[in-house]
Amino acid sequence: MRRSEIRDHLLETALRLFNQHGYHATGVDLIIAEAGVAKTTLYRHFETKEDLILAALERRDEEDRNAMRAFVEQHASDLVERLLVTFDFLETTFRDKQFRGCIFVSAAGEHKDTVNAVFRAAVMHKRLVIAYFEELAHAARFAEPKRIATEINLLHEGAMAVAQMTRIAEPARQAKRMAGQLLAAEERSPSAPGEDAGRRTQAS
Amino acid sequence: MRRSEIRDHLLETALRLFNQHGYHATGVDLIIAEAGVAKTTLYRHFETKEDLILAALERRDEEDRNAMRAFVEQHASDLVERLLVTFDFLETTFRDKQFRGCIFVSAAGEHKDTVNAVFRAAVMHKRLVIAYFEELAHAARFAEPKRIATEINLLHEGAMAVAQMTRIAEPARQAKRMAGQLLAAEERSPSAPGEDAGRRTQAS
DNA sequence: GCAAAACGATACAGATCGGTATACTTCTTT
DNA sequence: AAAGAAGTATACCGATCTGTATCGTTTTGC
Repeated sequence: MRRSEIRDHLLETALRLFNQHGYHATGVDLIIAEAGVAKTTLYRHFETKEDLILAALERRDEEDRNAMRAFVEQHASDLVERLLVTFDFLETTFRDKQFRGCIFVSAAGEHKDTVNAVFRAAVMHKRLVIAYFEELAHAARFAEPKRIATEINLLHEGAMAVAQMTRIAEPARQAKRMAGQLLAAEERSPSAPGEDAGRRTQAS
Repeated sequence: MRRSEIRDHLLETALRLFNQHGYHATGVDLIIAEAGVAKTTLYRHFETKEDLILAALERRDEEDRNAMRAFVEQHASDLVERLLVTFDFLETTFRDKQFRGCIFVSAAGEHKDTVNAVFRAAVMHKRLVIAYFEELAHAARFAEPKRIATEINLLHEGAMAVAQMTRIAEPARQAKRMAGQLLAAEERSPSAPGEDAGRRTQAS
């Protein structure tokens, strides 16, 4: 393994173990054993365990949001559908046998103090996800994209919490149906000519 | 303090600390220090720390569901409103300065294995909450009370997850508005004469 | 090719973990 | 009032925690 790969390998190993057992329950001894590196190596790349957690969350934050963007682009139909397709992405994450709940919610749940760096990193991820939803809602010409974004986010969070307990993918589909029904009643400004060609007719 | 009160006092102290710091981060030494009892006393009442966690969750499960039932009874208007009033109850819990997220979700997040006793206790709580929602949905004569119950629950979970991060009460109101909009579109069987007198007219 | 940096392996420090043992005191019950 | 149960206080157990020190080996960059 090349030197530059070790840091990535450590982050991936740590993320897998944090997801599997949680943050406090995952000791650095287990991480280095699973990663196959010496303890000195870990502490050369990360000052403390908290630094490792923060780096892991940052990495996963980018991965997750990039994956969702890519999924939406690939499955994009009309602009309203894009918001609903995010629930299909959610469903794919639930179908992963390794899914054990949102790692950012778990991170905030194990580091409950609002001034804690891990808690703030989790909050930052959620803010960026909501910003993406707002971007989609704005593109779909909803009258109140900020409100729409937080509603979609609330449904995402609900689906993840339910799926964490039940370990089934159905909550993603249920949340999608609920979102579809709510969005159908929302006001949208008229689309410009040639844009948003395939959108469904809204009862406005 | 009378003998019989010690167990209750221990459970209350443990619940407070679990809510404040999480389960793994709360050691038994801290619990006994805060409760002001000797270690021997704790281990006379509970065989292990896990037993203490399980007893604390059971206690909180009953407390929470009884409190919700009482709140709904007290604020009951018509039968549909009862489902929406559960979100007002949720809002009161969010307004508590000590709110740091649902302790059952946190418990499941720190004990992610589905065969773990703590995980199962958390799941059991959620099942009982959903059963209560179904009871309300059935009384309100919704055509599909089971589906309605899981939808209400998904909105509750979403609101709790968002409130855990933002530490504001608004998600409860937002979830209530979403629930109201969804329920307004649901089919209900006609009410028997004299029953459900104050219900709003539905567009059925 | 050589110096510097990074690596692995191991041992260890100091704190904390859950849980037990012991000895003495206080309460409760009959 | 006596006895047994339950309380306090303290010391301790072995395991595990995060993090550091040491030292010999390998890899990298110039």
